[in-house]
Amino acid sequence: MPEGHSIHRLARQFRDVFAGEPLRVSSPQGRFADGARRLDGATLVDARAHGKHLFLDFDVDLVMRVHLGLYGAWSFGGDETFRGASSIGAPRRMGETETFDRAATPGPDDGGAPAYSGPPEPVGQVRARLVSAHGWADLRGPSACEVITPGEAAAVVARLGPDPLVAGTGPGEFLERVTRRSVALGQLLMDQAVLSGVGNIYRAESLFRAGLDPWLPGRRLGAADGVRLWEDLAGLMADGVRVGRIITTEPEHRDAVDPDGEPAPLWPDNAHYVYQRDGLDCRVCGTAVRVTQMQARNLFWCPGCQAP
DNA sequence: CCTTAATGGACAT
DNA sequence: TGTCCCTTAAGGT
Repeated sequence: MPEGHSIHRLARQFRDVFAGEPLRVSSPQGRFADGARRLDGATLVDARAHGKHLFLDFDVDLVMRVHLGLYGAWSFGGDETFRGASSIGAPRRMGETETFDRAATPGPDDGGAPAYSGPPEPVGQVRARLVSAHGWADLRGPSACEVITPGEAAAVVARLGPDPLVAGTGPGEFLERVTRRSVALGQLLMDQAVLSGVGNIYRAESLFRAGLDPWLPGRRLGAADGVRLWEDLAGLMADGVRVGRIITTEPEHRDAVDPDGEPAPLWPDNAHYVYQRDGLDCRVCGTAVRVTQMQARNLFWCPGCQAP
């Protein structure tokens, strides 16, 4: 699934294109029918993210909570006020992609393209559909999609660890939660009760950039290293929100040319240090990057740069 | 065309 | 540790 940066982009998108308007809410697939009925006709007042959870606040004192899980995705379309609308989420082998639904959004340059006349027939299993006067959003394949009270939403946030993308959040709480555990740092970074929003790519890349051994017990992480790790993650994830992709390499570590001698593009092959680079030479020390399972997920690391 | 793995996580066993 | 969620794209036939 998209990591935390994508969910923050989604929250921004919902604020930009739906907030302040009454929405028709439905569930073409049927599995969100009850929830849709409770929200239908209500006005979206805010959209926010904490880690990988998206919260849509409606003026009827109800909140729609969505977690995309491994392969959930939102797609958008609409009229000219939806310019920049995109599809965010879903598993993408080479990383997150965002595609603009041009067919549904004719612009001034599109000549005779038909004007926006409402959302298309639902394609596939559309769990939830939100429609305003200007556009629509379809949700497919989420692991969670429910209507809850503001109090219940607050309880969800309360049991999550700090999110580096939430303004005003510092490393203190993160350090506290990491250093009282003896399990591996690589496991703790993926634990949403320790830190919110980090997934498998940010885990691997941030540990590499910090030169930290993924098997280091949390309680053995020094305060200075912990603060550096947090600050680096905060920067990487903020970049992710801005760019829409996870890019963690520094320019001096990227390949100038690809195997065919052509100038190598940044995306996708030059974007990461270790993620999905097992068997390739480390960009920094030349040691072969390795992969192993940690908590049923692939963990990529460089034995040279991240030695115990 | 079919198979498989993928940026999660809740829940059952 | 296994199952679901039931999408998507890469990679192999």
